[in-house]
Amino acid sequence: MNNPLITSLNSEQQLAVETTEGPVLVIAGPGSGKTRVITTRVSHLINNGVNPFNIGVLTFTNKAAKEIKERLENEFHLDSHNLTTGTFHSFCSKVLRQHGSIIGIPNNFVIFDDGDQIDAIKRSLLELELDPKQFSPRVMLSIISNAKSELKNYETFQLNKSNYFDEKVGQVYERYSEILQNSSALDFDDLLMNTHKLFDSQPQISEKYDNRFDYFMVDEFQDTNIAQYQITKLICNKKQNLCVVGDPDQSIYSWRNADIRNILSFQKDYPKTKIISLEQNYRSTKTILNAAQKVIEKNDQRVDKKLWTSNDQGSMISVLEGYDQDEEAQITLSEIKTLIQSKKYDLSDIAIMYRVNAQSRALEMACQRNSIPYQLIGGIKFYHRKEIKDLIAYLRIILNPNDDISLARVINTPTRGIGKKSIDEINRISSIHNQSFYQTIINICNESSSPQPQIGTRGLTSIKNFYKIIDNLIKMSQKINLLNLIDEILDVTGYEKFLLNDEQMEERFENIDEFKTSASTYMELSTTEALNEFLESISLVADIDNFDAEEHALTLITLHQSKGLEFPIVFMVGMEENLLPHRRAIESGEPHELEEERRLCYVGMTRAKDKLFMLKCFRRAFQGSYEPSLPSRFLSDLPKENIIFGTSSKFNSTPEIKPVRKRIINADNQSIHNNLISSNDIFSPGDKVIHKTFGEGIITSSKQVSNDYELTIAFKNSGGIKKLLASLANLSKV
DNA sequence: ACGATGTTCATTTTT
DNA sequence: TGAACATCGT
Repeated sequence: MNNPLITSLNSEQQLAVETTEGPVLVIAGPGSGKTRVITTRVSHLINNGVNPFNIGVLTFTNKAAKEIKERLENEFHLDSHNLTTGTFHSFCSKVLRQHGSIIGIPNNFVIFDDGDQIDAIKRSLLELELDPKQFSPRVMLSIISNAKSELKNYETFQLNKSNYFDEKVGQVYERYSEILQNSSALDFDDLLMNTHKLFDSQPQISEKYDNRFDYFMVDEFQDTNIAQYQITKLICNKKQNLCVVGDPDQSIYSWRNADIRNILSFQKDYPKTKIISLEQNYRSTKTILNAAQKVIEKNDQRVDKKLWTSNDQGSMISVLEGYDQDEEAQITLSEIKTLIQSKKYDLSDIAIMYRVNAQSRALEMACQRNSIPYQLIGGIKFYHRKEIKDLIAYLRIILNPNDDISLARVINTPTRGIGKKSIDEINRISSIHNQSFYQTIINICNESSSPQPQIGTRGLTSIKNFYKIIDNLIKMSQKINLLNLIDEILDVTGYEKFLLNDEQMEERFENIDEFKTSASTYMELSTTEALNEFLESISLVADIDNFDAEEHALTLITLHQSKGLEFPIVFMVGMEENLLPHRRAIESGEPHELEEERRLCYVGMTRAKDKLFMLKCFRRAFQGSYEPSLPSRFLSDLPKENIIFGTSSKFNSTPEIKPVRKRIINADNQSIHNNLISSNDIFSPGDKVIHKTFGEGIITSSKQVSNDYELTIAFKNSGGIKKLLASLANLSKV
């Protein structure tokens, strides 16, 4: 067949497209045209007579799924309507809504997000009388989540209670599961675990899917967890036309229990697996690719692959330093302004990437100062804002009044006289009968509650009023549409009035308007249906799904979320020890955690097409106070011939003509140089020293001044940053 | 019951 | 630094 869309691919890509039968593992380096291969592969199948209905493609984000569908429509002019695409979570959610009732899951379950999960954990702790300081809800949740993604339910988990702590966690896990079950709620991990349970225990269901999917693909396979892999195996059992695509070097979600061993298991489980490696990079310049390669090569636990590109050498990687995070941001913005003024680039071509969301603050402020429009990906998520979460809680209660977590959230928001005492009492009575809060409230209002609630008349009246409000809303939801229902909630619960007194009321009302806009998408459905669909869509959207590559704005994004994207210009800020690599990874002492940080750095670097900037600062605000920063170890792994300290004045300068050394010497105000180029002085940057009056500090730079050295030292406590002459300072190393 | 005011404490990454 | 919790006066 002479399909031009296939013949324009390189030979490995063609192989990946045309090897449709049997298990295939595609190792796809960054920028190797992975999405193109996947879409071409699907189109190839369809053109050969496969019904799109019989093809499944699971991706890491909804955005990637959407992109595949769009490309199929626009480039290949195929009808992708019947094609199954989406994330594992959205796929599983659909499966469970359809067949979950067989294993006792109501088809109108709600999906609990992170905040709801923490609330449920806290409640479990409270009921089990465990101290949240000793049993941090965060830690509890992460242990439970871990267990679930390895398909261990609380019963299995409780089997190996090797110590007191595990025993308690087991109890929390059990109670947590009950709370979710009573609320008809599933968390993210439940979507996977229960789908697996369904497929595993009900062969007639899994066979249905197994028969349906003649061809199945899984993207970002390096970031799948055990549950996801096991689900895949159950529905790709008969034909085994399973193609997984991934890159071990871009595995950055092990903390979310992604298990790189899946790649090894795959080859073991499917011994006939054909392995195809895509090593030609179409994205980056030689400079960027080489530098990234040098960084990733330092990992021990990896299979070497040789990426190459026929792209230009390109310009050097600029390494810059600011005094603190504000100057770092300002330097970044200044560079961006220069790029924009050159007319070669638009704001949409540029992204600033960072390790932790907290870093975005300084950058946002700089954008505002410089009047640069930006789109921030992630951060405080839209659906996690208080006013939105409250509104969602009301909607959830209307759909399912037994959702205790949502009910507890808004029972006194806005305040309506139901205080802690009353809530504790409702909680107590509910536990006695193992019934929902709402049921208890109904009983109290009918005066049929046993035992009698120990609540004063004022409290009782408030509870009755609340019951009336909710009951009324539930009845009304049968008659009015979704948008009117939202307005009604805002009105009768007093929420709208409540917001009028809020400091940030303008912003909050704007958010509510935006919320209503997205709700309006579901208007043609019945209100209950609309509610169901709307709430589900809210739970499963990722921040990145709303990213708009076309928008005329600068992109601020975490390194994690940048996976799969590309930009002509990339700035990586915060290239410092304790940030990238992150403190937690360093302090864990686990080599594999540091290797993951290195992969994260690699992912960031390989997002860049033309030009990469890497920035650090000299000191950084941390927990309110400033701490000195040392350059990231990854900076010193960059090949000298690919980097330049400071900005290259000639944007397209090539490394051959511009010896790096000269540039280093010429630039004079940047302590970073000294940090990177080891000086053999007695005191070198990074050394910890003690000073008689200033106490403990870290040398951040040293500069020769005639035959003495001027040391810049950042002192830990009150001292701050000082410049001292080595001969006079009387320092001793620690 | 509630809001104001003080205090402590923890900060990775997210479907 | 600022969110989350604790205490206190009304």
